[in-house]
Amino acid sequence: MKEFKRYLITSALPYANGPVHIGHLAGVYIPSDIYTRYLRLRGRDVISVCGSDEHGVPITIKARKEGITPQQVVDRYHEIIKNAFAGLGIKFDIYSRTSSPTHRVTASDFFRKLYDEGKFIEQTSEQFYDEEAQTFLADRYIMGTCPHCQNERAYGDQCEKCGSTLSPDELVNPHSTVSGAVPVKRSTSHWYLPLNEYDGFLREWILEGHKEWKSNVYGQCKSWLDLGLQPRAVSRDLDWGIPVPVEGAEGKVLYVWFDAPIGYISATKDLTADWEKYWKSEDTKMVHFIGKDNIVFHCIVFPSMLKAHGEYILPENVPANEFLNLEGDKISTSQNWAVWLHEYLEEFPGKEDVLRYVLCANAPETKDNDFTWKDYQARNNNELVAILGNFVNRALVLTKKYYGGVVPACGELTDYDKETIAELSGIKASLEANIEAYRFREALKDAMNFARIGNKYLADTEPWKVVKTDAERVKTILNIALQITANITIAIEPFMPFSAEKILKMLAVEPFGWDNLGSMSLIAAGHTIGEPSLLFEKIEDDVIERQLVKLDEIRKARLAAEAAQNVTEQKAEISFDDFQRMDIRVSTILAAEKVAKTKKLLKLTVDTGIDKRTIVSGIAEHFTPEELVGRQVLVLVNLAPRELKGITSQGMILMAEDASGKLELLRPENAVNAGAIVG
RNA sequence: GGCGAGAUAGCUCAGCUGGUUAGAGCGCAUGAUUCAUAAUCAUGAGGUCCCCAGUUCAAUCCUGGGUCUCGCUACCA
Repeated sequence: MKEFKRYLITSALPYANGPVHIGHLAGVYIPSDIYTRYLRLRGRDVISVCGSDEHGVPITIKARKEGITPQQVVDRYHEIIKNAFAGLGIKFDIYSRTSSPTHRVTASDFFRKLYDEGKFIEQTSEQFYDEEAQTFLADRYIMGTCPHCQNERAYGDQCEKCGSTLSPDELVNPHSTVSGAVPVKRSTSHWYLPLNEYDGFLREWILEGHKEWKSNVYGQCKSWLDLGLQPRAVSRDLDWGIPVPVEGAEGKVLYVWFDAPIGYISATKDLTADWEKYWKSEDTKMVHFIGKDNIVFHCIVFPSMLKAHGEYILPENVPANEFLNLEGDKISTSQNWAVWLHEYLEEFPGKEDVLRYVLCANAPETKDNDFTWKDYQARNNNELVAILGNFVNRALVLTKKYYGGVVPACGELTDYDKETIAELSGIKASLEANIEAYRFREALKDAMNFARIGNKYLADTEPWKVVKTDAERVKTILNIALQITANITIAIEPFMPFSAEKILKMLAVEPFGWDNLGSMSLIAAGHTIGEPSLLFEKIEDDVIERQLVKLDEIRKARLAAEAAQNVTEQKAEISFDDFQRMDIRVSTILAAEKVAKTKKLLKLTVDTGIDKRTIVSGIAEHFTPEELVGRQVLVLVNLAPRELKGITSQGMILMAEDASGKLELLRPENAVNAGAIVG
């Protein structure tokens, strides 16, 4: 195994168009903070850098919507994010920002060097342009009617209603979401990093050299490489960002994905004049903490950039996590479906460590996970309060009670004492191995085991009984209990720094270094401890209930908003004759089966009263065949037959669709004979 | 459609290169205990390791096929 002299830890730069939520924390910042704190405690040479990612189109759009400048947008969120991190004890050595002067120079120079060395290719292409807002438009900022399902709110890259992948050319009535103007095509030239030229290097470096990376990361990289890499644009037509440092490139800026990772370098520069030591020495271990959405940029694109530049080291590992869901649904900034860190800190003062604990214990390390408030409550009450808080309290209260707070001397150890002590030092090794392998969930369990063993030790040695018969023995027992408590402050510091500090204060001692973990002589006999107080408090049902109500309201608001958005205008007037031409009948579903190799289609046999016929309907995602058989439905029977997947569909089942896309069958309130005419 | 990741106790997850009575925490049951925030400690119940085939003396683990979830990708509609 390679020996490293120093560590450079980077955490994904939060995008400054919104605050940070629990998904970001569980996926990126808590793991990176644990890792960094651990290394600091061990006395390693480590720096942790992060900062706000402040460029890109979404920020300019947000600014335009709110009638403020992009700078004002990023200033606002930079402050919120920075303070929220600090509030939760996420301790970066520097929290910088990509709108800083240092970054502008660094990113600019980086680009220029690659440009001068001919590492880019220049290409001209036709892009959509919004003449009113005077800006080029990314596909997702063009909206129009979907050619497949007539949804009027389809995006230029995809229709969210029917799932079709689209290009802006296909949209009917396309318009810019920025100004509402009709986009026009305009030709523009950009620089591209020919990733395809780095295929060989990436294959060797990742597929051969880093088989130890997490399976989700390794698999995703392999998938990308096997698909074949394409040149990737590194510039954009935009007025917000770092100007492309080339003559004749007015109105062009570095693409945000190009400039953002360079932010790690500029942050390091802002932190220390010695920054090159961290970025350019082979004996530095660089680790990128990111979420799974960022894998390709940190494993493929950024390393290719670094390689192209030539002076920089590559990451040693990229322990990307999966995603955290909230109460069963995907976290979404735009839908406001999240627990926001800055709100949590306000609503739960003093409970920073509870959130850190829960998010670490339930971190999506191998697959997507779910955060629920009930789980939050259970972990607080059953684990933090009952196991950790309780043990610390027992040890301190007993010391207070029997010795007035003066630490008793340790006498002769029994075999059981020795076993307990041996067990503790065993955990240390496991804890270290787990953290260094980025298995923070397991590591946290190890840390908690100190308290578990402590509880067991007290239960087995029963000092409250022994005190009546053998006062000397009790001194040893409590000395050991206090030493375990002191050990806990070390073991939990990376995970729960606030609590570690609180215990240190109660013990009235200074912080210990990691190497002391396992030692039974951390607190000297005769030392007077401070006042014990509760480490954690129980969280009652009403507190959880309030959070659930809050989420429920967000859910309702979202549905209402969607409904309002989806109310389409009344269609053009028709005559009574037009209406009369439609023949709608109550029909009974006789049989239903899924059409092979399709996701949505069901083949139904219905009795229309006129005949028994086959209808193919795209409702398989909403109904199972079993629940449909025997039900009465309304069928438009004189619709022209249509071939779907080789089956002729003779009619259409009428449905109501709500704002969320959920389908409801329409049927008579009371059963009527098949063939009954609707009209 | 192609690819990647996941599917193991009620819940959240471990199980490294095939051989274990398949584990942990929480929850649940029973008992012990009372120093401690009714906290703790012990014991126990609970699993066709997603399904079907195959390779093997032996498969949760390997191979093939399938199902479901999440994600990436692709101008399939």
